[in-house]
Amino acid sequence: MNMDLALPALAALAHPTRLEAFRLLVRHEPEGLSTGKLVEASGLSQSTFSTHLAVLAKAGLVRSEKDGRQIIQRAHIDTLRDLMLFLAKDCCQGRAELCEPLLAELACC
Amino acid sequence: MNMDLALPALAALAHPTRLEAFRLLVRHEPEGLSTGKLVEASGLSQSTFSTHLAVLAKAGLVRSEKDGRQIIQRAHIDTLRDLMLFLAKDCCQGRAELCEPLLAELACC
DNA sequence: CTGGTCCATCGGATATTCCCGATAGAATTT
DNA sequence: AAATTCTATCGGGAATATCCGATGGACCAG
Repeated sequence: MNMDLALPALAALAHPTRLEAFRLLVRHEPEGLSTGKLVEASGLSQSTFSTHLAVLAKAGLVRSEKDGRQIIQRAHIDTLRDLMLFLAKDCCQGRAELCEPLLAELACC
Repeated sequence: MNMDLALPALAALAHPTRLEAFRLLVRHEPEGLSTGKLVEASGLSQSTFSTHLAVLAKAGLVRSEKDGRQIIQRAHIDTLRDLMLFLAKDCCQGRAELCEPLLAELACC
């Protein structure tokens, strides 16, 4: 992960519709959800949501897979993990104490 | 952290100038950097960068403190940590196995 | 108090994002 | 083959973001 990958990922998540959709997909791992279900959940028009989905896909946050007539969307957790590591790495670099609280709270897993 | 706090933080970081500035400030914790030094590093005009800095501040990612004629900017790591926890929480919720790789790599701290 | 430095904000031009309806392609159903 | 379902893309209008120079307030030095 570097700036060129992190920026599209951040921009993709920096929109209420896309952030909500991505979180919904994360919660539906690993089965995923069809595009239609996502459109329905968004409350937006089909075309508008399709554009949002393309932004998430281009950022590597969502992967799609054909299933007959539908397309199943799935969150690509690796990209999220890489993004978080990218953001956290600056802290760790010189000053581990900055990341300790983060690590402690993530211990919920 | 919730959507209303996460969205401005994500949007603030989703710009090359702001992301670079924030990362620079993180690396300069806990002393911080003056606004002037940040402007210089950005290569943009003073007014333009000032606007970017205001976006970071409004998102809670940067705190400022007067020091004579200058203003010292500092990264507010708590907000970054909360943002990352907000994004990670969805994974942890039902499926801890999704977060394990993230936790493992963060063990660098 | 005068001049200089540091920074935020305003005004305005350009570029980008966001939304929708309409259209079109791909796949199943009848 | 025809009709239906599912999704991506196009065209265009409205809103927002981004950039800069200019202006002004706060602060310090002389």
